[in-house]
Amino acid sequence: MSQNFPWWLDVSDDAEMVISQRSDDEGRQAWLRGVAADVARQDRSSSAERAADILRRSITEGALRPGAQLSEVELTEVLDVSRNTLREAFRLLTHEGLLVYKLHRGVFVPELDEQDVVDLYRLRRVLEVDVVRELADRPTELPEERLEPLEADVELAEAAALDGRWAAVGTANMRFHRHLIGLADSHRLDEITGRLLAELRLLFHVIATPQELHEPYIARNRGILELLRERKYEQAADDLQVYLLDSEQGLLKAFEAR
Amino acid sequence: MSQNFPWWLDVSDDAEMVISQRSDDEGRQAWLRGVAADVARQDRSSSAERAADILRRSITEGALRPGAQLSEVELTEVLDVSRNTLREAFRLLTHEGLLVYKLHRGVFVPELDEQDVVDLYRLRRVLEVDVVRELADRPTELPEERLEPLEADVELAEAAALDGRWAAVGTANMRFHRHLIGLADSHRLDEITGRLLAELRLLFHVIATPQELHEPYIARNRGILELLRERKYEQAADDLQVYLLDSEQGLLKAFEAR
DNA sequence: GAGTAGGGATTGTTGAACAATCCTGCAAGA
DNA sequence: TCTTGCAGGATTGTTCAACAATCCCTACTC
Repeated sequence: MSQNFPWWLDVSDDAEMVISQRSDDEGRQAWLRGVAADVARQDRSSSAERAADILRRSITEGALRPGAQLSEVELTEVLDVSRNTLREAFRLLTHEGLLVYKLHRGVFVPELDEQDVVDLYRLRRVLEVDVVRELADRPTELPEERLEPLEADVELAEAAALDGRWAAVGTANMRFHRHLIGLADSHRLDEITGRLLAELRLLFHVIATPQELHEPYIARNRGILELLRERKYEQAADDLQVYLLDSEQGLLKAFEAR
Repeated sequence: MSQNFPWWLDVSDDAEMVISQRSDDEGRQAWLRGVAADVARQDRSSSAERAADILRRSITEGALRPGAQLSEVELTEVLDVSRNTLREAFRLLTHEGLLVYKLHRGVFVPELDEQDVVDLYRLRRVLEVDVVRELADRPTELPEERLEPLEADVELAEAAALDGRWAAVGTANMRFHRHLIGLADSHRLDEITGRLLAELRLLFHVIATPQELHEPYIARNRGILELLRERKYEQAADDLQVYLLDSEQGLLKAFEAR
């Protein structure tokens, strides 16, 4: 394996850190199972998927800027895979909206504009608000522990905000919304949301001031979480609707000021 | 090019037939432009995409049944492309939900079940109903001609019903919903819908009686179209909501009786 | 300065080769 | 009879090298 990674591939994985902190007996069992599943998934994933993982992180963490072209030969050497495998990885990321193909020209990190903001937020509003609203109609009441991932995300965002790590705040906020959608137990909804949020993340990279973009929503996320705890789903849905409209306006304003 | 196509690749294209029936002067102009665009698009698409087109039709028209495995060597000969290109076509269709990969086992036409019906219809309801409801809030009123494709779809379904061509009725109904979503002018919404309807089509193939599955909705499609014409968007949205719930129930019942 | 012809770089596609994995059938043992 | 283990044959996963097609840039012509 090639060792001279370019600077933008040198990314650290924070997700596993969180898991490994659990150390009680029952926790260790769960942790071992998790690792086993992780390793199994690693083994069961193809080279293309592993390459895609690396590229995905490089893009979502902002190392590869919108508009940048990804050269096949260069990445072939860096990632140590063949061109065919690399192109399969490209296809995977294309499907997620993180890359775009231009025939005979290559793959590029897409450059999104105001219209994309409007488009993305329209979908977010419809889907997320509906998920929350539907929680009231569940045949069985939502178990308390289903909200734990949301709690963890909010806490992570709060902690990151104290240290001024605004990119991490943005990540945690994203994860909050992903977990929120997850409450619907819809495989397709999860997939669609994953793509929407990935594209949204591309938009964040054109913004100069991540603090004012992310900070206000930490408290609002907690507010929605509390409403969910109290099973006030209608109010949570209404709040979320306004929340997302505000967030859209904030992004659009940042675009204008750019 | 190999000439001994297996039976299931021998599919006719009904879409172009319909277009070519137009023969008035203005129509011919439009038709020529359409063909030119088609050819240009054809030339601008890669071999993988062309191969994917053929496979997509074979699947959506039911020639390739759910559960069927697609052999690489066989399709390599039939489609006259290399294995690498074919695999790229597989990836494309996998992303549309029309194929599933099983590592080291190959690609298969997915077999959907009742849970998928519920999942798909949940998304359809949220998205379609919202599109209709939003039409009331458009800054500029929806131009009359935007409804023409919907009118054409309904007429096509009515004509096909008279001849008892229920598969064609199903196709026309599908296209109606796709055009309905198209009124939102959202690129992402179009894409998501395209995938949802393709998967839905997969489900239709396990149904024994297509008539009672499609026939009731011809009139209801026309009903919704008329409401859109009269700009009664709220009522259209409400009707559509009930419509989709009924449709879901019909599919679930057909599943049970299978 | 505008248009155009080349040439170098990049992508699109192919075919062959080998490795890894899965499936099938058979035989040995309980 | 049923299970277990083991070939080996078939299929998929991955790589490589080569060539074709296309694009982009530059230099040239007028």
